[in-house]
Amino acid sequence: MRKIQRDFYMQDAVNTAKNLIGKILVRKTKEGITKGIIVETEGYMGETDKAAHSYKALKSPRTYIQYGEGGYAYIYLIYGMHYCMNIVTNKKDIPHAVLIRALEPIEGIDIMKKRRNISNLKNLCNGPGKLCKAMAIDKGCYGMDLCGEELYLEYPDQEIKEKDIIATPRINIDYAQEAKDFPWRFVLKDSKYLSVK
DNA sequence: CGGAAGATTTCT
DNA sequence: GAAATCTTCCGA
Repeated sequence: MRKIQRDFYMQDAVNTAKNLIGKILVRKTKEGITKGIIVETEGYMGETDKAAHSYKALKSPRTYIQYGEGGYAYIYLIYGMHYCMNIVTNKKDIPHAVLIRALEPIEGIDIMKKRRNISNLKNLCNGPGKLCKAMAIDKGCYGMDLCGEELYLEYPDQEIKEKDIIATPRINIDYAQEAKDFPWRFVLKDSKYLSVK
């Protein structure tokens, strides 16, 4: 299995979001290894995107990592109770990021079920907060190098076909005005593991 | 320094 | 449909 290299992340967030569909997210912890196929992503285009945390070049301790080069993990706490995982993309000083919204679990499923305290496979990773809990991703993973060993992505045995990737408007960003209609969410066609809505 | 809102999940 | 719950941002 081939690990995805740094240059994969060095382009804009929308293209990377599309390319990430069908790739495999790998997370290693003391408890064991967990893997999932990425079936849903959203691209956030930094300074030109009203829905992005980094809109208008807004720098803060939270968004700081987005200003580095691509291939790092951007983790943040939302609504005081859930973590979301993003992958930073593009070159230094361009704060693009891709939100991972849903996974199809393929390895370490017992570990994920235990962490989530449920048994229904479809509900294990079908949402940003859910998949983070299932894969033990929290603020300790903030800024982690995705070319490292604990948290990284790899290519699947079979590449996803272009026609099986669907673009749709993004989710839960009604506050972003005109940006909320941009088709920057990508999903794997007919996947049973998408976040609903 | 205080208030308000959020890239969500879960239960009623 | 609403609560849970806390970090971050913005205005005073």
